Amino acid sequence: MTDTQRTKRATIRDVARVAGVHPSTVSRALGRDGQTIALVNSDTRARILRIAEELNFRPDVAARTLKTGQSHTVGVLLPDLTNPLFPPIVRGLEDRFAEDGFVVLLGNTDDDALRGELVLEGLLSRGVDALVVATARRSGTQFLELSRQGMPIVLINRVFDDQLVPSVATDEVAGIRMAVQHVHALGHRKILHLAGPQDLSTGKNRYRGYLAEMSSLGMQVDDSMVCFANLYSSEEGKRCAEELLGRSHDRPTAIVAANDMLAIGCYQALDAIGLHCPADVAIVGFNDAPFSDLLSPPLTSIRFPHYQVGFQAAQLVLERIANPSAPIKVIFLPPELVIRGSTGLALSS
Amino acid sequence: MTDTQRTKRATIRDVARVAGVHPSTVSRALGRDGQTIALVNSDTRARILRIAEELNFRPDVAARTLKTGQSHTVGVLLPDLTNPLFPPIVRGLEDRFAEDGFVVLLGNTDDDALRGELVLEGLLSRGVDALVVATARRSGTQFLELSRQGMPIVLINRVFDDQLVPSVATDEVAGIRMAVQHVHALGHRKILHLAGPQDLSTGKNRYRGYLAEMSSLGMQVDDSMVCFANLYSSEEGKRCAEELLGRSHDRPTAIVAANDMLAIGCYQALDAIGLHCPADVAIVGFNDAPFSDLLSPPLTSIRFPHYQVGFQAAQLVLERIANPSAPIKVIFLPPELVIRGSTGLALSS
DNA sequence: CTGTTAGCGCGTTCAC
DNA sequence: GTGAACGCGCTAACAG
Repeated sequence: MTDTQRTKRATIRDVARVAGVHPSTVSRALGRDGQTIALVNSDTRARILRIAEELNFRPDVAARTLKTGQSHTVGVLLPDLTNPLFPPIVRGLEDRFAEDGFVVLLGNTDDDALRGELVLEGLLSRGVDALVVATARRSGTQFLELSRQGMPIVLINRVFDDQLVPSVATDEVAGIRMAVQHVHALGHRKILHLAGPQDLSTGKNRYRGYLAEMSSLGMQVDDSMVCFANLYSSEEGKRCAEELLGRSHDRPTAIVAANDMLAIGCYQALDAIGLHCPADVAIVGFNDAPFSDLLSPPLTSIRFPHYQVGFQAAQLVLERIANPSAPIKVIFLPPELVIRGSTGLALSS
Repeated sequence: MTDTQRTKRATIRDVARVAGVHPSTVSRALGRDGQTIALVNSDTRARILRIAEELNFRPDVAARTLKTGQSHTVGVLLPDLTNPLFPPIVRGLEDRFAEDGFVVLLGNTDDDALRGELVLEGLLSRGVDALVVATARRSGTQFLELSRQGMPIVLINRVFDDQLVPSVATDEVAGIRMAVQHVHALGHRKILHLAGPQDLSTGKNRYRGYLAEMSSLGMQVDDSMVCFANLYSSEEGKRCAEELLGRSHDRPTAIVAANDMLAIGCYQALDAIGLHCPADVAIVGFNDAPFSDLLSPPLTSIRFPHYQVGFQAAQLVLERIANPSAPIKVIFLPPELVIRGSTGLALSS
C-alpha cells in the first residue's frame, strides 16, 4: 500500500450514494442526452446531474470501453509528423473528431514495415474504433484484412489498387494541370516539368498531370522536356534544373516543378548561370509550403486544403462508425493556384 | 443483435483454454518480461507465448487500465500542432514514450481557456497517467492543483513563477547571447536588437539575453537600439527594421532578431532601401526555421533541439511515473549557432 | 509454480 | 420509473 494515491475521481456510485438512488439510475441519467425522452424522472435526473457536477464526476472511459467495446478513439497512422504536410491534416482530424467526443491516437511509422506493425498493434490493443491511414509505402494487405473484419478504415492521399476503400485525397492531377494552364495562359510555350520521384504516388500523379494538360493544350512533350528527381530536395531540384537548362538550345521559358523544394532548386540553378526568375524563366512550385511566399521572388505554387483533408477524413470515419455498411465514398479535394512573383510576368512574345 | 460484429480478438481466456491452464497463469506468463526470474514454469510459459502468438492475442488495454489504474497514456497539451515548433517536440515525446509502451494523447487548446478546459477534461477522463503541458498563456493553477493531487506533470518551454515543477526548456538567453557574441566576434560594434512581443516569455527572455550579452561585452545599449515587434511576423519585422534603420545617423552593422520571421522582415526592409545583407548589415535570426537556409542570403540563426526537448520531457515523465517523489528536475537544453550567409563577412573596420 | 476468487467502473439486461 | 444482478477482460490477492 505504499502505492501513491492517484487522484480519486468520483465514480457513478459516489454520485448514486449522495443522490440516494441506485447506480444504474445515475448511469441512465447520464446516458446519451437526446436518446429517449424519459428513461428517468426529470426531477431526479436534474438532481443527479447537479450532484455529478458538484462531485466533479467524469465517466471512466476505460470502464465504458470495456463494457461497450467502443473506445471513442481513432488511430491515425502516418509516416512522420515532422513532414509539414501532416500537422494541418492532423489538426483537421482532431477538430472534427473532438466535435463528437472522439480522440486521436497518433502513430508514426517512419515508413518502416516493422515499426508500422508495432505501432498498429499498439493502436489495436487500445481498441481504436477506426483507423485513418496516411502511410504511403505499405502494401496495405493488413488494412484490407482489418477492413474485412469490420474495422472502419479511411485512407488519406492514397488508394488501394485492388479494392475500393473510403478515402480522402487531394486532386494532384488537377493541381498540376492548373499550374501548366497558368503559365500557358501567360504566353509560355516551352514548358518543362521537373518531376518528382516516380516511385512515389505524388511524383507519378504530377507527372501524369503534366502530360495530360500539355496534351489538352495541344503541345508536344518529348523526353528532353522532363527531368526526374530522385528526392524531393532542393539539391536534386538544382541538379535537374541544370540538366533541363543545359539540354536544348532553345531555353525553356517556364518550369513546372513537382514540389516547392524542387522549385527552390530551380532558383539556385538559375542563379548559378546568371538567369533571373521570372524575367528569364518562370517557375511554379507545388504544395505551397509555408516558406513559399518568403522566397525571392515569392513562389507561385499549388495549395492544398490539408486541414480540410483531415476534417473530411474524420467526417468519413464518423459516418462509417455510425453506419458501417454505408456506401463507400472517395473524396477528391481540389487545389488552389496561388499566383506570386515567380510567374509574375506575362510573356510579350 | 443487428449490431455489427467487430473483430473478435482472442482473450486471455481463449489462450488459457487452448493451453490447458488457468487464465491467471496466462496473465503472469505475459506479464512484464524481465520482472522476476520465474513466476511461471518456463516450459509452460513458452507454450503460452506460442499459443498467444498463434491466436493473435493482444491484451485489451482498456481492461488492463480498469484493473490497474494505469492507462499507459500521456496527455499532451499544446496550443497548436500547426506551429512548426511542435511537430518535432511531439515526435520526440512519442519516440521516447513508445520505448516504454506509452502512447500520446494530443490536445490542441488554441490558447483558448474554454477549449483548454474541455480538452483537459477529455484527457483526464481517459485516465492519462501524466500530463505534458506546452500551452503558453494559461495561468496554470489547475495544473498545480492536479499536480498536488498526484498527477505527474512536466512543463515544456515554460515555468511557473510560484512553484517548482519538472520542466524542459530551451535556454533562450544562452541562444541570444551566442548570436550577439557571434556578430561581435565578426567585428560588429553597432549591434541592434529587433525584439519580439514582450508579453510572450520568448520575447522577454530574448530581449533580456541581448541586454545581458551586450553588457558582458562592455557595450552600451540605449533605447534607440531596440525595437519591439508586436507579433512574430515578417510584416512587423519589416516595420521595426525600417524604424531601426531610420532612427540614428550612424547605421547599424548588425541586427539580431528575436525570431526568423522578424529576420525576414529585416531582409525586406534592407531591400526596400537598397542595402544588402550581409555586406551592409548582418542579420541573425532565431529558431532556425526549416526555410532559413533557403533564403537569400541563407539566414544565420539559433537552432534549438526541439526533438530533444520532447524526448527529454518524456524521459522526465516516465521517471516521475516510476517514482513520483523523486526530486524535481528542471532541464535547460542548449541551442546551437548555425552560421550562414547572412553574417558571412567579417567586418574590415 | 499454479488454480481460485474477487472486483476495477460502467451499461445493460430483467424484474418489480 | 427504478433497483438488482451480471459481466466486459484483466490482474492482484490468497491458497494450495
